[in-house]
Amino acid sequence: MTVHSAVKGTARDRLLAAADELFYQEGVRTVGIDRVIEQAGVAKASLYNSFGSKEALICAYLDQRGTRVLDRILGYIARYESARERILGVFEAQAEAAAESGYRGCAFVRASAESHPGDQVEQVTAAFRGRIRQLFTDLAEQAGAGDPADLGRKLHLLYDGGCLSARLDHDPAAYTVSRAAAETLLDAALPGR
Amino acid sequence: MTVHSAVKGTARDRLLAAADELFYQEGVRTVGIDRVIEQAGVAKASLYNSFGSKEALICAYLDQRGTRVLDRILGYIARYESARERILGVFEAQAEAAAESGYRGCAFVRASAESHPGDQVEQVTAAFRGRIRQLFTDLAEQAGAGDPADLGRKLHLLYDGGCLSARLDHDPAAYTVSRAAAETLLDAALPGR
DNA sequence: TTTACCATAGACAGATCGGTCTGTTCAGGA
DNA sequence: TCCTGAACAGACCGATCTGTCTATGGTAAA
Repeated sequence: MTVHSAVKGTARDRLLAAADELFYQEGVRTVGIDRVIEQAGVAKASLYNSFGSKEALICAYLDQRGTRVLDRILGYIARYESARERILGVFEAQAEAAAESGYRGCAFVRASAESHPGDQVEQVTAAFRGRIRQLFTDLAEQAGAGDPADLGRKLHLLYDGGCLSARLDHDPAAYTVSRAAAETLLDAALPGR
Repeated sequence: MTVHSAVKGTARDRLLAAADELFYQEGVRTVGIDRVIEQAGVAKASLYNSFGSKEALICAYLDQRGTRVLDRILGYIARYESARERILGVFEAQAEAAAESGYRGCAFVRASAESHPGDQVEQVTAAFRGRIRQLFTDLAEQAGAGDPADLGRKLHLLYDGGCLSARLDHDPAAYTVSRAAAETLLDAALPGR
């Protein structure tokens, strides 16, 4: 064990942490390998021993980020009992995240825009989007929607819209508007309540 | 006048056309100057004489694209009489565009994700978003919405969501879902009808 | 102590980037 | 005919990129 790893974890962990910060803040393409290893306090060879390529590091970064985002959402909506409240809670959780300093929008949207078509990044992005979609669909079903898949898609649209607007308009309140729109959709889609 | 310009227009026009295709298909950062001038059949000096920098060329490309997108939308919705139909028509026009081969999503979203914060690209993007927002707000007002700004924002969210989903999910039907969601919002926001 | 393994620093290769520069060609107006 | 200006081709510059390589140091197990 080196001194570094004793303080901050293995070289792999430090690389992931550095990637998470730099890639998210400035973009996966803008930030070069050298800056990542410098911030991680790690040798270049360690990066290629641990991940094999920059693209693999990017995917690992995205994977980690996706899991964190989803965990955060699940942790937030756990406070609610009803499926309806939980659905709206997703947007509340996002609004909370967007209001934090350093928010730069959805990491997957950005990474996907910076990557070539056919990259592994697109697969990781598709997987994450599938998880979000599934979350909305499941909640829609629990809420008693007549067509959970349809309602799930529409909620996902509002999620995406909030994501884009929050970033491009520099306005965290976008998710609050998404939440309000979601309420209208829920009122229309859920029988009686 | 050279032979080239007689056939395809001035060097500036050919550069813009080449940029429009290459930048949109592969990204403003991925595509280098050399490929643009090669496709345009133009000397490198002509590019710098006409635009001054790559970033200026990117902005010119975005400007042209934004105008085209807006014109297309306005042209499409002109077939409708009522403001409500026109609002829904915006999504129809987008669905039509997304179904075309070579569709790669919103050029501004992609360029913005590829650019550094503070770039001129962000200003051009903000201007375009403002125009879309204004369109929705105006239509919402004409439709008799109680709070046109609020309805306009929500419609813009659905527009953005469709844009993102159409690209990342490779599904042109995203805008059709957006349209359906917009219908629900209109039903809720417009009194009587 | 010896062996094996990580991890380090950093030179290096090969490619590509945006941008500048030199020199040439050629059309149109005076 | 001469001049001007726009466009051409392409060498060149310095910087940066990903990825490979060599050489060295330190630690844990045998």
